Amino acid sequence: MRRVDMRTKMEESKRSAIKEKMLQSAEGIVEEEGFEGISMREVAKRSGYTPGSIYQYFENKDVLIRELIKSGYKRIMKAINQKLDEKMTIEEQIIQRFTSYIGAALNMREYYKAVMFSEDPKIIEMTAVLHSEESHEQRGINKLEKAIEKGMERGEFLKGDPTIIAKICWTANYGLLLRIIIEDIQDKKVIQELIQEQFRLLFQGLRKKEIIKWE
Amino acid sequence: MRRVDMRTKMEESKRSAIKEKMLQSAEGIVEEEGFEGISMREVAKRSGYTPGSIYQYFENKDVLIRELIKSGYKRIMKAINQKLDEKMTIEEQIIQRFTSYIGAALNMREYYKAVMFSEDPKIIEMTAVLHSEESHEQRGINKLEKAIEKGMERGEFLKGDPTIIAKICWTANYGLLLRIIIEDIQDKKVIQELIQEQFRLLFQGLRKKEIIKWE
Amino acid sequence: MRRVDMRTKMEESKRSAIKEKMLQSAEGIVEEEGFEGISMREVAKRSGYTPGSIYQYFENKDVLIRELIKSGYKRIMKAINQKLDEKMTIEEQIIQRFTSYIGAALNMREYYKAVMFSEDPKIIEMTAVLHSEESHEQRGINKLEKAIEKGMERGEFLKGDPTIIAKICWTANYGLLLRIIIEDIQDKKVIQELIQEQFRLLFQGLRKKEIIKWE
Amino acid sequence: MRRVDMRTKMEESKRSAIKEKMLQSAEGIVEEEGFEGISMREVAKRSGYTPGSIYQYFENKDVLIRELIKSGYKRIMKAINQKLDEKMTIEEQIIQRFTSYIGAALNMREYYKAVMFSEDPKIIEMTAVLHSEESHEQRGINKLEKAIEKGMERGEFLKGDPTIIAKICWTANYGLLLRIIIEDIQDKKVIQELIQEQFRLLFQGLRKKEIIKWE
DNA sequence: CATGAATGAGATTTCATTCAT
DNA sequence: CATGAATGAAATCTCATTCAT
Repeated sequence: MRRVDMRTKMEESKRSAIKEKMLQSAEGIVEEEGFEGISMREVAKRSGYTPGSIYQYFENKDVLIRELIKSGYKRIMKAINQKLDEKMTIEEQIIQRFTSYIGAALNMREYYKAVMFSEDPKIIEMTAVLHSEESHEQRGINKLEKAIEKGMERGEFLKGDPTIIAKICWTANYGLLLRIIIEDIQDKKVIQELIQEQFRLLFQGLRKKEIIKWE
Repeated sequence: MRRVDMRTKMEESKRSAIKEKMLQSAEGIVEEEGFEGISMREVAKRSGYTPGSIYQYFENKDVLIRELIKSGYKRIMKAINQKLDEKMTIEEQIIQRFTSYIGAALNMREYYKAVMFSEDPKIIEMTAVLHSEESHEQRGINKLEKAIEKGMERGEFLKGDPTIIAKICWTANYGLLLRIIIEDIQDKKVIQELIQEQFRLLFQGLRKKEIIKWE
Repeated sequence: MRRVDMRTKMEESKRSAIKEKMLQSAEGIVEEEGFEGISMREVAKRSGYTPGSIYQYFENKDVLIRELIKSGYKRIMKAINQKLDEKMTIEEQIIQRFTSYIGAALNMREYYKAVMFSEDPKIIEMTAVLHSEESHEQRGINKLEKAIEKGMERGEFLKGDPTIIAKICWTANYGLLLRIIIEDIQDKKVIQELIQEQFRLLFQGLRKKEIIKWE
Repeated sequence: MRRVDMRTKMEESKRSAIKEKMLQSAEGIVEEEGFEGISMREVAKRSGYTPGSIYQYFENKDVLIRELIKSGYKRIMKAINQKLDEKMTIEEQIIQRFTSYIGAALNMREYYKAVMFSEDPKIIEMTAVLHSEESHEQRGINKLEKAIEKGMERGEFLKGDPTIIAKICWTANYGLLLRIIIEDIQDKKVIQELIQEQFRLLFQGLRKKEIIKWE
């Protein structure tokens, strides 16, 4: 390893520290003033740099925003990548994962909204749920799918296509979260009730089934 | 009716024709460049007027956007205000209403997204689903609630709180629609499949019921 | 007198009634929002006409404003054209005239300020005080001059140039009024005290004269 | 002092040089077209910058105007903060101060008018004369008050309330100056005569004193 | 590498004025 | 004579981006 490489590497770590600082400043803006409040000026001011400096780290505003969204996405994902108690039923495991996910999302409302609403192709690549490309193994939706599959195998769940069922579960939860954020529901009890009811519906459904079965 | 009245009326209708033209120009922008592409300049250019002229018809940009969103909302609402076949089961009725709603939404994708994403208080007043104010009797969510209530009375559905269940059903569907739009899913077969699966999940749930275990 | 003349005359009186209405609307704006609040639009709205109509009566905005100021000036002048009690001393007469003038000015503060601050040559022609042209016999400053002259003749006042003394008295009072208006002094007691002190100073001066005389 | 400090200081001085340039451009506009001729565009054009650049130095137009007025006010104030000959009578001292003040004001006519006519609260705070807050010790009006007080103590002046008398003297002079400016009196002899007459009136008054009657 | 002044384009909005109806 | 839609110019202000230092 030549000296130049060393230097490059050290600078590289310093570089990303500065980038991180800038992204955090941007995040602060998002939470306070919403996503449209981001301006290069404001990011500069908050991070203690000057507008010109930002361009040393981000090619332009779009790139900055893209990275900002990416970092938010990663944080949400981290929330659901917890170890699960293997002794729980699949249903319980799914509920726990969703609960973590919901908690993370509601802790960064504006952010979640922005991430999950972005149409930037680079972002969609990460956040897409309905597309069937199996590229990103570690995405949340795949974990959900696996869990549902296992639930079917174990006889906990009705048989069906786990891929599509996972998508539906995910979008349902996504819709609820978004409305909570958009309508600015803050009352924790209300939120709790909504979420519980959602799980109930998801696992149990609306229809009174026994009757039908006995026919 | 005196002549003056006639003239007034004609002018009034001309006025709203022009407003309509401007709103349609704005709508065009939304569909092409998304909602943030709207600028008074661009609306003016597209509608063949000068920026100043727009202010003859809309007090300011906020008002224009609000009216734009309102008109989109009305179009969606019109779609679900159809007569229903009384002989259908409640489940079938609900599915039919949702299907109409989904069709309307997917016929004006950008628009739907904008309406359902707006945080303008005046718009939220129309679109809010989770807030419990019972003011707007004719809103879609209330119809859904009534239907679910009836389904419970008739013994079609499991007992529960129809208000909250309606909310969950609505947000689930909302989430699915939004992801279809954001991820730009165009394949009708795929969409169809997703929607059907959603209904199945909503009415039947994931969990294998006890009854089944007894078999 | 031919018929045409008749018609012209009648229309003429209607014309000036409408003009008056428009000017009054403008005056209302001045008092509420200050002189810069005047816009043709607003004048139109308040007078119940349309912007276009105003141009039937006033060539343009400048002309309207000029006439507006003129009408205000006339009102102030009317206030001082009262009959005076001939038995009063000249000093008393002057005080009475000034008091009327001050009262009128403070009843139309914004207006007075505008009139007395205008640099429009057409307005200056009316309001000028320092210019020595003796054109406008009926102007307030001339009355003041005459009174001072008479005061000197009667031995009430010290001898001097009544023309220039009148000017100084006038501008002194003008300065006080303007500051009261600009600094928005509303307390009547304070105003009263200032005015009285002004009269005392004007007639008596600062200097302790007897002492000096005896030396 | 480290190099960085040096650089900062130099840049700071460059900054204020540019601000100065912009303010001078604005001042030029005031002198040529009056105070309402100021527009950010015009200031930009005259100072050789673009409109946007001005916002690097002045938060907005109000701030620019405020600073413009302040700088004018300071210039006037500087004029009266001269040393006085202690051997002069109070009357002579007062006359000398007023004369300086008048000279400064007439050297920047449009400017003086603007400053003394501004209703911007921030400006009024500086220019207010009638308000009785004793906050700003160094304001011209306080010096005048002190002088009058001393004149009374020394027996030069008639007894009275020096505060209110100072106000009246000030507003009288203010009124004269303003009329000179508004009526655009340029003839120095005429001005001189007016000013002298004003002093005479101020110190001597109009009324023939009792003493004289005893003669 | 950082600075921050400067740019230039564009945003919203206001307004006097005109003119076909 | 009245209307009011339309204009066009101008105003203030914002912002991403560049570049000499």
